Amino acid sequence: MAELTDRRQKVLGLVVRQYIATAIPVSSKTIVEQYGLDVSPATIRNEMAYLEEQGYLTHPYTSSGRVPTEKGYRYFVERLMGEAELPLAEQRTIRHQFHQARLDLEQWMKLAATVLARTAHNTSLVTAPTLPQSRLKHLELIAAPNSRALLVLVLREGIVKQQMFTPVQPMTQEELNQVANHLNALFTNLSAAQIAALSHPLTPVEEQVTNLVIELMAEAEGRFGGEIYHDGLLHTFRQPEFSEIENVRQIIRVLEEQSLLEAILAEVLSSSGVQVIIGGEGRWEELSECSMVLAPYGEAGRALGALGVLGPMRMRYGRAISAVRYVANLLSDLIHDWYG
Amino acid sequence: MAELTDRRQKVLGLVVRQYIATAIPVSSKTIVEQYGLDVSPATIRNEMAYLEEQGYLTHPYTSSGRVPTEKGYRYFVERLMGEAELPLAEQRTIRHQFHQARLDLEQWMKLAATVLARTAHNTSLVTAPTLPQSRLKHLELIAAPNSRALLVLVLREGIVKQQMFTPVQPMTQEELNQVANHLNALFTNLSAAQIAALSHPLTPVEEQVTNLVIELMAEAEGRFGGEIYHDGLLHTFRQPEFSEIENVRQIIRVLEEQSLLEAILAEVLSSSGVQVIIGGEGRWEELSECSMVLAPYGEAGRALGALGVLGPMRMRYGRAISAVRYVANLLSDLIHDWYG
DNA sequence: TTTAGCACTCTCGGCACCAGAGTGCTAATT
DNA sequence: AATTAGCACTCTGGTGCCGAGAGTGCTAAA
Repeated sequence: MAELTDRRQKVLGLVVRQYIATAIPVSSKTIVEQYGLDVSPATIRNEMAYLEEQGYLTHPYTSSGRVPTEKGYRYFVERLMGEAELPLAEQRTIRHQFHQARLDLEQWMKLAATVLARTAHNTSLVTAPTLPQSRLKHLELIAAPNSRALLVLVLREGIVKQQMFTPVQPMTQEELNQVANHLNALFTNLSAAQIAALSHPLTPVEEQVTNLVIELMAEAEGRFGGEIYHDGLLHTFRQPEFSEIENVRQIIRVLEEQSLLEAILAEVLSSSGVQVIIGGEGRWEELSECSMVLAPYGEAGRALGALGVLGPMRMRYGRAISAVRYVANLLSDLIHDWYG
Repeated sequence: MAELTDRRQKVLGLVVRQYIATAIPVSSKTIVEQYGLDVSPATIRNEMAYLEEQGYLTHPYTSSGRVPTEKGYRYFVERLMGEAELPLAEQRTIRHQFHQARLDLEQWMKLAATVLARTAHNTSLVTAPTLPQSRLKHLELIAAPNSRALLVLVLREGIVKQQMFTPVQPMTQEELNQVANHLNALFTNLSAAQIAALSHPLTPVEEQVTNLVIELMAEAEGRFGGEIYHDGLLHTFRQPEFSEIENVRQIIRVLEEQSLLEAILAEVLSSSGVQVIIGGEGRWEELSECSMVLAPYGEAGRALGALGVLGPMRMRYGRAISAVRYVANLLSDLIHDWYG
């Protein structure tokens, strides 16, 4: 990205800000009037023409105001915007909400989605954190009706998993207790891989339970528990770019199919800090009308998730970025504290 | 609803079917041509005029074809449609999917949402079943980092609840075990209300855990666990009535705010069998463009939830009704089996 | 380098026009 | 009494035209 003179930077910044605020292509006249510049519209026109030539702005048609291109937004975000923090009052409100919530990862994620959506006035996305490795703390077997049994798994990370199953042979609660005791003695503090590697003589039922344990632990470790929480679709759809229903369908498709989102969010995990994806970055056709502001949260070696904001390219990046950063940090702190 | 002559019924039925299929107001000519009737368009016009006078049809404007009114759809659903079952092949596929899924209520609900959406080509809604009363089977306390503890609750209904908390005084795992043993001895097989009514001398920590237990059990009993699963928004939004974005926003609002849906679904619980709500029935302004096909599932005394389909009024009611009925019955069977 | 001036372009709302699709009504037919 | 042919009438939707307005690009002057 070549250098721009101070004035060109200023003009670009003003065009972007103005367009983000109004969704109307901005004219040279608006710029000088709104921001009280000491030059004539013609001068601004010349600068705009240059910026257009360099690819920072476009024309919807021969003669209407200018609109930022993806490159224009990018330049704005990286060089002109200036990083601001969320207002302290808002920070306090948010922090308060989290501390009032229960000590429960799922609650936190839902709350994060709500808070992000409301703060950034857009659609929020939150994935569950994934564990690189989990260790079994304790398992329990409980007899259930219809000669079934319930396996409850407590992992060291404070995660509880449950699974109903039908034992290969009917078992009383007494017998189940024996199985549980035996397996606890063998498995406590081991990871799924270690449990799988173990070779001990096991009864058929023990064998069955072991396989279930491995499966459930692998699931906890695997990539996102599947679900991606989101909230605030309504904010986004109120924006004028979504009076074109095709855009609405596009977003809904992305949200319902999940696979694309999973891929994008997985990429975010491998970086650190807030990332801004503008207009699909040319890589994701389906999101060519949208921007995303994303960040990982959690701790690299422990539990790592991603969250962010999805909205039209004409997004208030400053607000979105500070909101995403603040919530990501907050969640990271909570998780850090959680794991002790 | 007054009686209609055979021919008027037939005309009404054909208009509804045709309009549902094409979304185009249907003309007298279309009716005679498409369905090879032995009368002239003028005759049909007379019948249509009568049906309009009685409130079964309308005119978008002076001279376009007819469109069914809510009353028209209602008559169609109740008298003309005829009840069909889901094709056997489809039934088999669905049953197969459920039996292949894991023995897990949450999985079932998500699967029900997916299946319903795909089968009825519309948005599906599924609530978790609520318990009228639950009884504690077993509780467990596990020491966690940062002088926290994890409470795991297993209910007789095979439901597991977990909750991290900070004991009022630091506890070792040994001490936690004692608390757990003590409380298990007191509480096993009791309901939340009974536990609350119990008066035994308890240590402060025991007191704290007891309150948590009551809270968590009350939550399990309460109205829906909050979340309403949905799927297939994309199907619905592909319908031409949703090229008007206001309608899209309407639906998104209803889905994100939940409260309206909760109210409607709660009402469904108190009835039995499939219910059809057309155009909001005049009671729910926000859904005036939509219809819902809903049914309760589960067992009245045990666990009761609701599921259904949401779509435009111009919906294939036959398919929706048979899909909803089939899935509701299937889930009911699974739950019956689950509780033994 | 800036800017005044002006021609040019394109949108947008309004208006008229026309073809087409349907209806409602009347009068004739069965 | 029911049906239907015929016809006038209505309304939509597309097209083309017009004029006002908003902006631009370019040129020439400051």
